Amino acid sequence: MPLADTKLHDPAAAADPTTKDRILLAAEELFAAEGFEKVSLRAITQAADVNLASVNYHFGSKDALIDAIIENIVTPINRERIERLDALESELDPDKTLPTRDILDAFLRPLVIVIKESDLSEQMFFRLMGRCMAEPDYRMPESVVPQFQNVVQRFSTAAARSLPTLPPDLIVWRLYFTIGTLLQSLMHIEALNTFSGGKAGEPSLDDLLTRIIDYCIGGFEAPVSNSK
Amino acid sequence: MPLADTKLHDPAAAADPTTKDRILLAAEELFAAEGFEKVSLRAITQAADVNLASVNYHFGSKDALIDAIIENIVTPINRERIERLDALESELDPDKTLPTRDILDAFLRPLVIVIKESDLSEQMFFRLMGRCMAEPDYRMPESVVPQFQNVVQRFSTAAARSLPTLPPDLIVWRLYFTIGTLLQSLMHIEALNTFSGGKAGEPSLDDLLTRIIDYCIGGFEAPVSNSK
DNA sequence: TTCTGATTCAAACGTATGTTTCAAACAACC
DNA sequence: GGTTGTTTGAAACATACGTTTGAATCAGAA
Repeated sequence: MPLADTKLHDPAAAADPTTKDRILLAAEELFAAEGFEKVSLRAITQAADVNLASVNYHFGSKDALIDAIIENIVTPINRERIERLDALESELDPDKTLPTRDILDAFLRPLVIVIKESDLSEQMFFRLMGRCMAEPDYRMPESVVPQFQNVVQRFSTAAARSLPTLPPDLIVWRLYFTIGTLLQSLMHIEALNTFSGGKAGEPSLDDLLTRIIDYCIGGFEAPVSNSK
Repeated sequence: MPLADTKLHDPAAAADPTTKDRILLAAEELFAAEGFEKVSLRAITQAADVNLASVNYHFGSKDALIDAIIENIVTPINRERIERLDALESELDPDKTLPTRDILDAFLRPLVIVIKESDLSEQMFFRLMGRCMAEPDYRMPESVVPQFQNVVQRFSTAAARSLPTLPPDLIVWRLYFTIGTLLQSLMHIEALNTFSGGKAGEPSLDDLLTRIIDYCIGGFEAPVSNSK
């Protein structure tokens, strides 16, 4: 039994990585750079310096490899989200509610933490995350669906308690808008500078997260339009 | 010379569509449903009931077909955005500024209008739009880059005038967050109901746009965190 | 050492893709 | 009506893919 991991996610942790880990690492980088569909097993195994057949031997198929990678990334993020929300709620005065900022921070920051601990560049990492949501034929691995259901349930009830004037279904939508803001924004940083002519500058990842949280707090707490 | 189009975007407008239009229509639907990479020219030409070679004859290559489709969708949206902003600014009292809601409405609503006029289902359409931003190997066609630059420039200056307390680069970022909120949200409506256990309901497209605009107004006008 | 199960390896298989070819069909003009 | 340029058609081309195969190699227990 190995020592407890201090990192949330790191397939290259071992000093002498196994074939399986070499595949995972190389595949993460390539998938992030070019997408699940476009990267061939030959490209992966060549980058990992392993035999072509080893992917099918260790994972069964390319699809199963993709599932394993998604699971490896998403699971620690969701675990960290729940832990942070647990911590916030356990320290909370029972007759008070959590500030929106704390809820959103607990929701968004684990993503940034995993990036910093990963061996992927920021851009690569977010592209990979974004693909988990946007890939053409994407179906989420069964194993992570209950995770996400739990996360959505916990955070939306926490937000509903803090923002009792908002209808519950709107809470879910706004949580969803928040995910979109984070993922889409971070996926296309370079595109933004293309369109803005460099006006957007290049804020650090922490500055960017602050800007995103500010924006999402405003969106979350926004008054409900009286239309409809 | 044909009559002026009343629709912003409609490749199937002709009563007896040409081979080129048949290809465009079928390709739009298939790309939206399954992604640029996954849809083969054989699938497209079969759906369009044209010969396989006609894609390369009329468009030159599959990539050129993709570019043409993106251009067909994006151009009328950006034109409508600029026209709406022009109208708002021409009616504006010179010593007043535009409400954030009006700016965001002019920015976001053209997307929804194009959906309604398109022959694609809402979901299909947004998937196609989302792919324009998220596809693995995606490179924007050169022809639409200046369009987007113009849109970003116009809308960010309008927003900067209305929100003079915000630093200009933050304006650009918040405009970008807004795009992300719209695209990502509308791309994954069904995923949301998977995770929320149906709590999100199924609002109409107009209700959804209202919710998005509410959220984005809040985000746009949110106070700037004093961190950093 | 010898045997056994797990892993690696080079090669091949079957299939699907984008593209090209070139003859046939068509349309428009003198 | 015949000619010319454009468009369609069926077939083939070259390539790339995920997967499978079966022998070779390795590691560890008997």
